[in-house]
Amino acid sequence: MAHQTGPSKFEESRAQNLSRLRQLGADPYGGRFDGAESAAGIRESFSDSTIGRRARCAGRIVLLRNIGKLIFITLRDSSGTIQLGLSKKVLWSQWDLAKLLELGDIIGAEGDLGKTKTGEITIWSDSVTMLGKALLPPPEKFHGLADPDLRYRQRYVDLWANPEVMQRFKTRSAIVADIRSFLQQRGFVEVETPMMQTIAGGAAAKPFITHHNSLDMDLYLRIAPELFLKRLLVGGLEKVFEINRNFRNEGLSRRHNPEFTMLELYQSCADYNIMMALTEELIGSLVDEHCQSRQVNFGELAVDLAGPWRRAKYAELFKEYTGCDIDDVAAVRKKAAGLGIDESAMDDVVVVDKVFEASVEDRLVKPTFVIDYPARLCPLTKPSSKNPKFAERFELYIAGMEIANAYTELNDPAEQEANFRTQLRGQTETMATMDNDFITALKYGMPPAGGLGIGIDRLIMVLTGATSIRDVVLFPLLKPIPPKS
RNA sequence: GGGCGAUUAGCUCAGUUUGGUAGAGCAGCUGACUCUUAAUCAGCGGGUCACAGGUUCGAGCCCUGUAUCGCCCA
Repeated sequence: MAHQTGPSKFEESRAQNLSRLRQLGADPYGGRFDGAESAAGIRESFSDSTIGRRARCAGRIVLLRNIGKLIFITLRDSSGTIQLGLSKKVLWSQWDLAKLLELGDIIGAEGDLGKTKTGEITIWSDSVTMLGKALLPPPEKFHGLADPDLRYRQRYVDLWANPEVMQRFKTRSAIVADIRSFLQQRGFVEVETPMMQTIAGGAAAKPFITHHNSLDMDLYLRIAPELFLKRLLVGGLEKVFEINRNFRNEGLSRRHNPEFTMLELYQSCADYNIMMALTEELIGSLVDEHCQSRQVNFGELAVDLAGPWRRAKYAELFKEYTGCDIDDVAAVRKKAAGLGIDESAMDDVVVVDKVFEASVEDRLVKPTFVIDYPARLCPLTKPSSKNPKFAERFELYIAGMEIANAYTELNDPAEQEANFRTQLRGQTETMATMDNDFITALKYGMPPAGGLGIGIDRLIMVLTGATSIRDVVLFPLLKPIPPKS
């Protein structure tokens, strides 16, 4: 692992070229450069009839071949690459500058569009503009930047050194835009609720604590926006959503980044069945738009996203994968012990959930709606009217990962208050913290509603085939490099 | 938090088995070249082998610890 910003020997040579550029009267750091077309656009629009037209583009030099009095440059912008041909004969007035161009430099160029003898679409440049001098050498041109540590720490290099990285983040942006559009078309209103909260509620997770100086008060970074979005249902917003960051003070893993992006939406007078249909329609439309087919690859897994997706009861899946009946306490506890779970200090239902996590979740590769959770695990969910032991909740699993979580929202303030007071033994995090103002809100009357949360990062993982969350988060949290003594 | 693995030139990697003067490609420097496309050809330079200790006549290699990253588990 090299964590230097660059050895001086490379910088010396490039710094000399920088001052040579200035001696030639060129500004190494350029300025406004209007009218650039995208590299991909130039290539796509190319035809025999456009040969000879003017073309103008800007980007980074990623390959450079100096043949003597002819220089070929492969220029990369966010869309792709285009070749520049710099001929001494054509570019005679800027030839001294052309010879100073180096890998990594950002330049603009303009010239006649054409083809080389070997058929490569090329801008035969008669004008070159320095836009951003590179003082550090780029990574190896064939292998790119491969060290995962360096790729995450220096994403600004990764993005142009590894084009598939650029593509993945552009896809992420397009997917999030499509989600917004999908919801807005259905009448959902986008809102933003507090990231800093005095009570970290709405989920079972450990929060980050921060401090407000002038109020001399600790605040929590939110673990979920849920309780605020439901206040908005009380306020009369009937369809509401938020796409924003949540923060959970937990370990890091392939599937966990301490800050992650969550979609939460709430729809008045709906229930979890409506949320299930909405989820399948939304994700299905995203798959159709952004994946080659409904069959996607996820690491070693081939995942079939074709609908309709399986819907299976929690208790049935539990039986299917553990062989135990969910109500057979002795058998479940034995199973837990066999899995290395220290179940002695846990409530029965917590043991069940631990065993479920350990035995079932990984196995749910094809999209599966796990429905009807034990009610005691779901303090914010309305119990089933048919059997109050179960809550009207589902989680959607794809590729062994929890992608979505939804329920019919509990809107009975007395029941909600009682749930806040019930703390289960053996749960590492508080499942629900008492929030008196939220109870007050419910007492004013909240319509029944369906609520849905989708983990955007994990969804992007599935849709782009990234097996690590760090490949879909631009700047994942990394430990700082200790200073060298 | 635990286990395993990785860390060698700016980048990508050999070298570790069996301890004996630090290697290649790309990048860089010098030169040649007007149709290359990982350009090619000739020559040259480039290292605190992650860090700190230990064993040894001698350590990139063996041992211990630390750091960061990766994979698996919790």
